[in-house]
Amino acid sequence: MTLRIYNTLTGKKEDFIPLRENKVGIYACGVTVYDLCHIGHARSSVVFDVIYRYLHYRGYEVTFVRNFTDIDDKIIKRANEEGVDYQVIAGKYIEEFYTDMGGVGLERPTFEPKATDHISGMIDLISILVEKGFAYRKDGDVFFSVEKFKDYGKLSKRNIEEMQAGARVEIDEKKENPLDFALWKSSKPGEPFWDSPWGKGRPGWHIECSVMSQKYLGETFDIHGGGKDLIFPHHENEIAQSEAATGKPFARYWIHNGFVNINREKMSKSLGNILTIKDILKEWHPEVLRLFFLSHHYRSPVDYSEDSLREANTGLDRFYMTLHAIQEELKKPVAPSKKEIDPAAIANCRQAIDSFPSLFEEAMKDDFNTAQALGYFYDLQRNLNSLLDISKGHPTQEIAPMLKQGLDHFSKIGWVFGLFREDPEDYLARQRKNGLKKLNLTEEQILHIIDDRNLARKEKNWKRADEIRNDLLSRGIALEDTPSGTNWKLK
RNA sequence: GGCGGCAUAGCCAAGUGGUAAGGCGACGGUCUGCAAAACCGUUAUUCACCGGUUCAAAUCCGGUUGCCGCCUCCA
Repeated sequence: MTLRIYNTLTGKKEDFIPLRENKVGIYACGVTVYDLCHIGHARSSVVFDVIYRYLHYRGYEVTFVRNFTDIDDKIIKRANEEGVDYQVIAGKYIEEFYTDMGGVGLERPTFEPKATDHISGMIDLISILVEKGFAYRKDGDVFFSVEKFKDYGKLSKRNIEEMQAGARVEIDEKKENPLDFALWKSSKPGEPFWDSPWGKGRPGWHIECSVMSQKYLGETFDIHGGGKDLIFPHHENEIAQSEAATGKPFARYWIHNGFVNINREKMSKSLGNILTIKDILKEWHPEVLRLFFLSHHYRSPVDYSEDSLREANTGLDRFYMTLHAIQEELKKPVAPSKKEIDPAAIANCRQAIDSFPSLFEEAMKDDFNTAQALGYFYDLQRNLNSLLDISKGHPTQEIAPMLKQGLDHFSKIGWVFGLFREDPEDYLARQRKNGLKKLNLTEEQILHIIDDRNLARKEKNWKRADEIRNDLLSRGIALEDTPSGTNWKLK
């Protein structure tokens, strides 16, 4: 029953015991809004979205915080390039974030604070650090002194000496130690600024997360997460600032998701292989992307390729086809029962359907093993298809409720993954419509061709019928002859 | 240079001490006029390599090789 989580801080899977019974506070580092979100942001967001949903599904009262970094060097740079105020850039990309992440089907967090709304909180926290001697002023800047915080390096498992030895960091003359980091930066002319006890300036990057997480979740809270790259220095610095200021433990469980590579290469601006969420959503259904992510463990790197998304697409289509077939079957009149049905086959299916929720739970409670859980969805699907084969258009009073139960599992438990949210009928119809647009064919044309073929079939002119079918196939349309008529779909 | 991670079938991918989930693909079967879909079956005596611990190892330990990440903004 206990949820186990791999904690970056200890390097082990641990039992998850929330601070307050039945309540969970979780903070996920969001994005810096200076550009469009890419597939890496999508993965991180989906990972924490699913963690949030799962905790909710387990019955916890979850407070989920995801921030926006809306003031930072890159935003200022972008604003200067475009000759607009930094707020214009931040505002624009926050809007894009909502468009894209809405497209991916993310649940809205409980709070979505922006850094610039918490400047005074940051000034307060920095003041405490200065007073307690953890931070020092240098001209208009304030730096955190890593040597003063004895636990510095505990998250990223490094120590100050080692880091200095292999340092590639440019030495900033103002810093007492090259690893010290800015809490407050004095503003250069023309840059946005806020008044502070140290003069006009703006916050350093890390301080915002310390302030916002503590404001919404308390000085000590349950889960803090983000991409693996944030472990150092961002999260290390958050710990230093927060624990130095409060004298209390900061986040208790640290969760970090792995990266997305593109065709086995790291995604980077210099390689020019940044894949935005918009790019992907142009080609693929959002649930294809989610299915792709969730079939890998969240801590492992994933390799994006056209093929891998195509495979996820195939899987999603099949799920929806099964779901649709069940819906159709349930529309048919229910018969008392059939003697020719093998009771053992029914019993097998029933067992599979009944045990699905606990198998799902078993997988997810082990450090959110979504890949394993997805495996159980495939098993469930196979059993439901078996049941449909047995039912053959004549659902009995024992089969129908089982099909219904399967459908409920997909709906209720699928929610945790943000999958199977669409009506299967709509999903399939839209897939067809999109495909037709590409093939430059209309549904009427296809139906007309099918009529012609069925005429030929009636006359047992198999040669003609096969010609027509092959012709359509070569144009990307596959036909399926069923007892209730001929269906078509995209290859 | 320092720190960390990974290596499982043709491909993708779970599995951290008890004898290899699942998906894609391929092949055989049922069904079908033939197909397709669906279902059933087959597809890793074996988990990069070499040693060691153990009754028992893909899983733990040591070494080797290869790949990757972080140490600078980064999800």
